Amino acid sequence: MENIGKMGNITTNFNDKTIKYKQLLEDFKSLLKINNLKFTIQREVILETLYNSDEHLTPESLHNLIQEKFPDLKTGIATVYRTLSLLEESDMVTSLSFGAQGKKYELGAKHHHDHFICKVCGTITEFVDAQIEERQHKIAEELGFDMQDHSMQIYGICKNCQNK
Amino acid sequence: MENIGKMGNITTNFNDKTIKYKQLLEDFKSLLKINNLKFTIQREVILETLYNSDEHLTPESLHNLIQEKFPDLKTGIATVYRTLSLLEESDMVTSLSFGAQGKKYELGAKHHHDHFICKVCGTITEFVDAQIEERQHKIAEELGFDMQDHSMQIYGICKNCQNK
DNA sequence: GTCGCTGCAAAGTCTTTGCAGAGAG
DNA sequence: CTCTCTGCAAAGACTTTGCAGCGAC
Repeated sequence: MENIGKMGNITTNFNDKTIKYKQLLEDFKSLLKINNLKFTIQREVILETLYNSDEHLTPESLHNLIQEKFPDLKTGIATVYRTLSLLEESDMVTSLSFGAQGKKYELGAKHHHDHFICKVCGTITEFVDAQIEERQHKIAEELGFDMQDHSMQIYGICKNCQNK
Repeated sequence: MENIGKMGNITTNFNDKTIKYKQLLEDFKSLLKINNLKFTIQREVILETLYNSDEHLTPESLHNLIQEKFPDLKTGIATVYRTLSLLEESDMVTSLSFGAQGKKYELGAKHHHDHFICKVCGTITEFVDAQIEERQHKIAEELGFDMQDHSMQIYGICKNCQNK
């Protein structure tokens, strides 16, 4: 996938992964160990597939990807759901929902960004805006809050769907 | 699991409704007439209940509210779903999700609002920041996105809890 | 009176759960 | 070995749909 680069001072399409898979995997293993859970091939495959996808995946699309890439594993959809819940509880992935369609997941640790969500086609476009980031910190400061994290979604209709 | 609506300690910086109900109702009636649809008591009650709620409502909670307030009507949940879809298609309401399961609806004509959520005590403070609003519109414009709504949450620890 | 609307219940979707065998530690 | 995990299928939760009578216009 090509890097679109910069549009104004909005950065889109990050392809540089800020977190290496190996480290992510280690984090996952630690998490499992701490909670007395087991490291299984299915869990690894789910993490890896999430990592290698640049899209926000539904449980179903993730399951399909895994079946394509690891046809011998016969990973069940139930395991995908169970693992995604586990990862979400541990803040390793975040989920977004919107419109008529279901929930979509992404690795939270990859990089920080905000989302544009098209209510028609469900496409999620990522962006980062330095001004907004900065302003958020300022607001938190003004209100005396210790800001730890944030999540922002903008809902609307994407260029493509407007033309239909 | 953000039960945003169910917490009693919400601080809000604006309580004035920017759109009068009467006007909203007229808009709704026009919409119906244009599309050869009928204005029914159920549809009015749904609009009114949405208007009078300051929360994002799920179809179920909206249905419950209506049953409480208009017990004689026996409005069916199916009608609530159907009316919400109608209103959403017509851009009179928008649906969002704060991450918990289920879709939540609110009147789109009301104001935008952002949230600061304290991870310790669960207090939710709503705020609006003109700079962020403006910046969001600019970003949407640059990306060719028809922005309809947004939702932003900042997570952290509030002043009170920091002092403990 | 016509034709859309409504409530009900049944049918779809999407997600979770129970279970018995498989497998990690 | 022990105890968790997994796939499967069944159950649950949430939405949509079909239908026959009701009601807005």
